[in-house]
Formats: sequence, C-alpha cells, structure tokens
Amino acid sequence: MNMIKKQASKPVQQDTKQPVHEQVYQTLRAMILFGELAPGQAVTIQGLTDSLGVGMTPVREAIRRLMSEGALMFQGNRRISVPVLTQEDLRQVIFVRKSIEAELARRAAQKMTPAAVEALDHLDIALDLAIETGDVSGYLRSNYDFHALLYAIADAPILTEMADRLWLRFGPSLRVVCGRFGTQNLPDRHKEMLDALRAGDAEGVARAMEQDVEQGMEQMLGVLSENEA
Amino acid sequence: MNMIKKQASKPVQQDTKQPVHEQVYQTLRAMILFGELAPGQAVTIQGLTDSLGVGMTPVREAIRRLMSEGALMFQGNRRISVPVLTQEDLRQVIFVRKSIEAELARRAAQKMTPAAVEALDHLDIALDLAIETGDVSGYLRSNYDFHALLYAIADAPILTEMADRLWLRFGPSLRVVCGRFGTQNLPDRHKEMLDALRAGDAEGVARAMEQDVEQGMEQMLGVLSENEA
DNA sequence: AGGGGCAGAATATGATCAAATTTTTCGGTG
DNA sequence: CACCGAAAAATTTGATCATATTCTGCCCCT
Repeated sequence: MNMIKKQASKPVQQDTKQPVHEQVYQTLRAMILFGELAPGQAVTIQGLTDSLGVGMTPVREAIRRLMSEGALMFQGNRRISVPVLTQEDLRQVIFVRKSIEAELARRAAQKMTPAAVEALDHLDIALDLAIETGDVSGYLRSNYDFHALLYAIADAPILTEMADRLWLRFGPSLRVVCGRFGTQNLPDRHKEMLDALRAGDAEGVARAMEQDVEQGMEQMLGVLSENEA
Repeated sequence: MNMIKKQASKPVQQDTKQPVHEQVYQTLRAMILFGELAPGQAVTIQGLTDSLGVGMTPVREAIRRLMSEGALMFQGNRRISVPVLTQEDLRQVIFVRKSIEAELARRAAQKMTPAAVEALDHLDIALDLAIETGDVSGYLRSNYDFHALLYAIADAPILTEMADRLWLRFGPSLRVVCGRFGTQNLPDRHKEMLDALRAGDAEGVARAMEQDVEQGMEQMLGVLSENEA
C-alpha cells in the first residue's frame, strides 16, 4: 500500500498564467511518462492535494483527464492506479503506434527543413549520451523528445495527440524494462531516420520509424512475457 | 439565504450507482455524438450546471474529459466549444480510422459467434429502416451501435477506445452532412461485412470495413470542401 | 469468525475571488 | 443633433478552495 508521499516540498506555484489544474496535469503526466510512477502504483486524490499543496478540484480534473488518456485507471472501488500493461494491451499499442508514427514520420519528412534536421540530430546525440552513461531517466526523456519533435514538425495535431497518448500507456512499463536491462539493449533507428530525412526520402523515414517502433516495442513484449509467466 | 430554486430543464436522472460526473459525461457525449450540439457551438460550465441541475465540479470533470478526447475544444480565452472539423483534420481521422477499424473488424471476425452475427444483423436492419424513413438521429445511432458492437466483440479495449474517440471527433460534422443531404446518399458496406463474417473470412471483413470507413469519410470530405471553399 | 463502529477517502455543493466580456455612459466630432 | 468610440461599471463565467455528505475498507469487540 505504497502511496505517494511527498511533503509540500513541491509547491506547483510555478507560473502565474497557467491554471493550476494544467500544472497538476503536466506534473503527473511527466511522473507517469518518465517513470516516477510505476505500473500498478496507486494514487489518491487527497495524497496529491497534500503533496502538491493545491485544492482537490484541480487534482480531480487532472486525474480525470489522465484516466481518459489511459495513463491512470479506475480500479473499481474508488481506487486509482497506474495501469499494468498486459501483453495483449501492448500488442494493440504496437499496432496503432506503427501505423500512426509511420504516418507522422512521413508527414514530417515532407515538411522537413535543415534547421529541423539539425535539431533532431542534437536530440539524438543527447540520447546516445544517455545510453552510454546508463542514464535511464535521460534516455526516456531524450527518446520521447526526439519523437515529440518529429510530431511537431509533422504538424498533424490529431495524429500527434493519439501518438502522445500511446506513450502514456507504455511509458511506465518502458521504464521498468530499462530499469531491469539497462539502456544498452535498446537500439533505435534514429540514425536511419536522419539519413532518410536528409535524402528527402519520406517513405524511407516512415519505414525506419516503423522499424524503430517495432524493435523497441517487441523488446518490451519480451520482458512482459517473462513477468507475466 | 438561497431561496432561488434551481430550474433544471433537463435533470440528470438519479441512476443510483453512477457518479454524477459520469452521468454528465455520458449525457454530453451523447449530445455531441448524435448531433444535439453542432460544430462550433459554444458551451459554458455554468450554463451546464444550471441546465443539468448539478454542481460545477462534476461538470468540470466531464468537460475536461471531453476536451481531452477532442470532443470539446478550448477556444482561447474562456470559450469552450465543439470543434469545427477542417478537411485536414478529417484526413487525419480517416487515416487512423481506416487502420484501427479494419484491425478491430479483423479481430471481431476471429471471435465471432452466430449469436453475435445475429445481433449485428438486427442492428443493420434497424439502420436500413432509419435510412428509408429519413430518420437522421436514428441513422446516426444505429450506425454507431453497429460499429460499437463490433468493437465489443473484437475485445480489444485500447483499440476500441481510440476508435470511439474518433467518432467523437467527426460525429458533429457527420450530423451536419446528414442534415444537408439526407440519409439516402450514405451507403455502407455492412452487408458485405456480414457476408464475410458468416463466411469466416477475417480479411474480407477487414477490407469491407476499410471500404465502409473510406466511403463514408470521403463523402464527408466532399461536403466539408464545399463549406470551406 | 462475524458484525458493528470508526477512520479516511472520494463525491458533490456552495462560496469566494479573479478575469473577461458585455453594457452603459459620456464626451467629442462631423 | 445624431453618431462613433472609448472608458468604466456591471454582469457573466471560470478557477479554486473549504466543507458537508456518503461510501468503503479496516479494525476491534463480542
């Protein structure tokens, strides 16, 4: 029964113009995406109001939103927790992710600029560094940032939102996988993607992305199958 | 002090076990899906608390949830409204919908039972009736029900949730299209689907679904192009 | 072991404050 | 004298919180 315990040391009070419920949402989202909340971990509204030092209304709104996105799950009796991804769940995620991310990559390729390639390259370098130093948290962040930038370039809000939502679903489990096996064994196809981008080969980018997704996700599947067995 | 009675024009039914915010969500969802709210129409939190006769917290939660699903949109400074789908938006919806619904149909085909085919058949008959009688609302409902039952049979929660979300996006515009051109011109591929289901031809079902989606969506695209031009 | 009470957490409401939009008013100008 | 526009007041709406109420699970007592 491990609940979040953080003293009021984290007053969300960052920026004036952003609503509190938005700040709470962003905070929780990052915690889920980058592994501060493990699969199966329970959260309580009151716990969050206490630890974040805000009223319960904003917390409720943020939690509803995250539940709607599949990042949190309502476990029957008023209990809310981070969902535990089953193999079957992950297979569904893989299917959609391959389809959507490939399309996003394709669109991004068509709108690519030299500056954007440069920026992606920088993110990929940061990612490689995180892998080498075994910085799991940095790896998760950089990897997400790489994809997120590609989404932004693709300029397809609906596709991007759906892709982002999928990250929230497998994020916590990805963290677990990295924690168990380190970052070394998670190769990516970013280099191929960048090459294809520079060559203006949209289909090549899409293919590289599909392989990138497939590779990473299948690896997760493997780990999940161990745990479920 | 407060002797002004609330005048609930549409009181939410006290269906015992369901939380109020859930009831509000379902109510609004249906209103959006089946065309009681038009694209571009604005909603206010206070207006809803008054008309539904509930407090504002549940309304807020329901609205956040719907905004997160793309069914409502935050229009800059304090206005929340049903989004107006652009052609570009719809193209993105089409892409994902073809992919996801085809997969759902494929999975449903593999889990199909005679009873389920029967149920689908009934829904399709109701749909045909709605088309013949020009019952737009009934058409929208039956069409959705047909797909929703297929989702349920497919037993793939994550895919189903994504598909459902897409309905919320194009639902209001679909209503507008039907309102302008009647139900006659909206043919579907449900008969082909049912035939393929009876034949146990999963790929055939998937193909029929993809065509069904494509056909309906392209028709919407055509109407949107008129309106945007 | 089973039932009843107790603690706590979640739901829902109303109140309060702030921001924004709308309305009203007033002054200047054609 | 009518009209336009700007500024200020008023109303509306949204955000947040504190509080009451209900439901759940747990613990203790018989």
